[in-house]
Amino acid sequence: MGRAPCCDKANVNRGPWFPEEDAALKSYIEAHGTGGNWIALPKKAGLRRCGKSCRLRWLNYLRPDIKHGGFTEEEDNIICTLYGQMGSRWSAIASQLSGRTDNEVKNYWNTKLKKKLKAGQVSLNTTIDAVTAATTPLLIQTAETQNSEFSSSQNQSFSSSSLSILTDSNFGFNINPQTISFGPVQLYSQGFVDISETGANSKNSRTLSLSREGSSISDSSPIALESKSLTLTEQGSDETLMDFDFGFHWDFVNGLYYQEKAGELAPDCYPNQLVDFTYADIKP
DNA sequence: AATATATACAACCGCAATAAG
DNA sequence: CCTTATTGCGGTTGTATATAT
Repeated sequence: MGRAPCCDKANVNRGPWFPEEDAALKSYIEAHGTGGNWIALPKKAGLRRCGKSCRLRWLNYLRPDIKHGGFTEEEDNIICTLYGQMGSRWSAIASQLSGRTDNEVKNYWNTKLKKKLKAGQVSLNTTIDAVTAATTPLLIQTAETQNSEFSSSQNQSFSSSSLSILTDSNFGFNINPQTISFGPVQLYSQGFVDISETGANSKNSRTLSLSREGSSISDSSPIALESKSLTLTEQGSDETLMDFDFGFHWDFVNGLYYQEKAGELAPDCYPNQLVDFTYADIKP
């Protein structure tokens, strides 16, 4: 017993849209609107397409005023910053960019922007400013020091009272008991690793560790990655966490962004420890 | 030139949220 | 309320094109 199909797959076109189909959908919607019912629309418009397919085609491609390609530096920065704040909520991110669809932002992030970040081609000044502005101490407390691994323009120091929460945000961060630093790309030149490319993913529970040199991964503590979770299981020195590709859901301007099961979030969060994010699910 | 591999992105799928009855 | 239909979303896949071998 599977799920009931949303349409009759046998009598419906699939795959790329033909120009005639585009024209039919566009002219129908321009003349009659969507009628508030996508499922019924293809029949009325004389299209042999699934309603969902029509909706997607209209929203992502045919709808007026949508842009394609040519992301600006400013858009890059907005996407990176918002991803840092809310993770992969593509629809919410896209809503902050005029003329961009969630699908396009998602594709752009996955295929290009992530790489640009790693190559240091995207400025994250906005994000770093946001970190500096954090006022609510949340999960990590740390002494205020600077991390010499970062260029002077991006060095930041945090007092425990000014530090909010880390976000992984796909650009990496560095933790040790004394310092905490954000920086997108410098870490890569230090020989740190990108865990997202080791095969860890959000579906398979993995236990990983970083060597003291922070340059290799093996299958033991102290860092455990589980489904959308991150636990630093051992207090130690110079643990470096990078790019888990999970997009932790924290807003480091306002502290905890939102949290569905507050009671389950790390009741015993001590200095130098990251908490288990497993239950820190989000709600708008 | 032929084949393999990588990239880009449109489109699909199924789940969850929401609306309608 | 409960049930069912529809919509919206994000992860993933499929395919055309570009690039490498």
